[in-house]
Amino acid sequence: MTIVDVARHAGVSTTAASKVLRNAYGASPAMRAKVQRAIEELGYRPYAAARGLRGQTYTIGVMLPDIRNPFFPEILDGLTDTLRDTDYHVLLGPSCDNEKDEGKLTDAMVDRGMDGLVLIAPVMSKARLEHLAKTIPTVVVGRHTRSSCYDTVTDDDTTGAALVVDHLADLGHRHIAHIEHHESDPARLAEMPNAVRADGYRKAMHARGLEPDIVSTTYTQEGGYLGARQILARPERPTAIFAGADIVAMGVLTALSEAGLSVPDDISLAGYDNTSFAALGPISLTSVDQAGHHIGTAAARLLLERIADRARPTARITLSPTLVPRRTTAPPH
Amino acid sequence: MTIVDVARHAGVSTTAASKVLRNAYGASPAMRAKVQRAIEELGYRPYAAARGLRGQTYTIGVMLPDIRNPFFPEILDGLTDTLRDTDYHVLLGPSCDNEKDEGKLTDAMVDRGMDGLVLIAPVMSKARLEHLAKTIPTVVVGRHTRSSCYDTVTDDDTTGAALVVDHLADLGHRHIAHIEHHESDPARLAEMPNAVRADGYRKAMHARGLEPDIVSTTYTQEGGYLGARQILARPERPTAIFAGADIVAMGVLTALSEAGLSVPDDISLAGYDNTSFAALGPISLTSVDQAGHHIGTAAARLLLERIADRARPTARITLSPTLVPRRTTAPPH
DNA sequence: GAAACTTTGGGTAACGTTGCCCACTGACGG
DNA sequence: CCGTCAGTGGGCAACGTTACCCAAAGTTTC
Repeated sequence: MTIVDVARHAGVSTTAASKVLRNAYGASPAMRAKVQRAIEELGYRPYAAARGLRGQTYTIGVMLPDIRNPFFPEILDGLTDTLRDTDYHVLLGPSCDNEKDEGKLTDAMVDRGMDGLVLIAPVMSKARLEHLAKTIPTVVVGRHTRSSCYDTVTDDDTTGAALVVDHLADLGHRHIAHIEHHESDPARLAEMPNAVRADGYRKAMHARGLEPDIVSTTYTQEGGYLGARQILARPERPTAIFAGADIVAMGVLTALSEAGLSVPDDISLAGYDNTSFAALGPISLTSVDQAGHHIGTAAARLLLERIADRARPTARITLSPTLVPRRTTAPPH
Repeated sequence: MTIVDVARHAGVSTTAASKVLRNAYGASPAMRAKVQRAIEELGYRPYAAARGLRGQTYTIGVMLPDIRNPFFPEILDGLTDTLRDTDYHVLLGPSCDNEKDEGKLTDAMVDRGMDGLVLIAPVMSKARLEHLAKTIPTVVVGRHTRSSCYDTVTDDDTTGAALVVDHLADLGHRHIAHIEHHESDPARLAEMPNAVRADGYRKAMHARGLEPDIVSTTYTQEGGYLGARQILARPERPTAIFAGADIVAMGVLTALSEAGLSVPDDISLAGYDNTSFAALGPISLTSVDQAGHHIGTAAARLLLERIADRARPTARITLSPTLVPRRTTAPPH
């Protein structure tokens, strides 16, 4: 079942059938109707691989670091909602939390002729990102960086971290610990959202005259658990913990519960991302909302624009976070 | 950068280069070495779309109903772990929770020449599944059905539901409500995991001489919330709720907490799937473990076998669930 | 020592689609 | 009445890869 069959069935040339398929110039309304009918009668579907060989595949690749982090589906929803009415389809790579996996996945997506990529919080070097973006239209989500090759969508993580610190300090907390996602590469310290969040925390603490106290693990449930254990092993226990992501806060909750500490009576806890789990009744986690859905729609729009015009100057969209206070934060005793 | 460049650089024919690429018969060790070196020196990567035109794309498509449900990443991990050492890449479609979206996504995957599909708890009709499986090697996860066209991997949901009912009944509960994912199509009643789970609940209740009490919503957090509200509005409140999935239990928790009810003092709660959130300290949800990782590895293996031999008789793998009792279930007062 | 195989290499024609070109028609302006 | 032009339709050659074939040389078998 190919375009040739459609053309034959409609009694026109394959070229004409192709024009109709692509809504290209040079087909009369009568011709359009004839071909459309043939397509429907035959149940024809164009073969993306063959299209890819000649140009477009109508496929957008999305890479994200961790499918378990409930924040990312929000972004994804924004993306798919925006792309729903277009001819593009979204395909998602499996989680990749390190540079090697990221390289493999982006390579695989390039090999498959994707028309564009959305990279969510990638860890690869900026040089590699730019190299990639020169090959294929790319939107980078979360990296605080300006590039002439790719568009970016970020949330103001510095402000977000300050929102949390100010909230806790206003409640009366003086010793506020932070669990960050470890960032070793100095080149990326200023770019990665986790690093920026940690830096925002540090600055906000200093602005309040407070001493920062940072534990480095990862933005996972496991990381939160281990981070909290480290914090609890300190000689002096903090009165509040600012977890760099909600998923981290989930792990912290487990560790606190194991240690027989209650939240917020013994210790306050704040997260980041305002995921649906933060709103859960028995958890009711104070968190920072960074409007994942908007991030997704913005990324999709930027990508479509870039696919349409690869020479367009790059854009950088920054969204502002808001604090959502819930029951895990309270004045210290 | 094509295979022609590689061949020229290695001083051999494109056919020879292709043979090396595919590990095909008819290339001497010396030739292999020469071509391999050329590939590395040039940084060549084969273009999947062109390969697709001639046969394989080395891509496996995965469809799942809800990316927010933390059970599915377990299956996905099993899949990707198994496929890591092969030439295949996994691409995931965005969540699709209805027949129309499923159709669109599977069409898109077929259009893109995927070598195989893994469909997790699809809702489409059996006829459509079989039609699809005739076009492309397919493994169906979760559907309790035997087919001559596709392999299946399922968990014994009847037993799983009985585990929960027996556990609660043993604790002394007599009025145990169940929140199910609504299934209207009679043809699928016997196939869908949610329907089988509900049926297992019904049978286990009868076996215990208890009266089933079922509320139909969806397997989402929202569904759990709404289902619990319905249950709480009853004249006589049950002493225990069996949520058909952990994600449903999360929504139930919110509703219970809003109603000022404490778990398990006022009401016991059990989930299904044993997701990482169930283990969370402050939640500590009694749940049923269905070994998602194993499901994923089994599905991957079956798919690889089917790709290798499309005529092989279809297999059906059934795994057994286990109960994981935690703190949300206790004897009624 | 001839016939039959095996090994190694390469030539060629697809796979399904689209971009680029050209040809024809009828209409319009000078 | 001729030149120009928009509108319409189709021919053809790619795109990058591989399956299928054939040829030459070497190896085995009887």
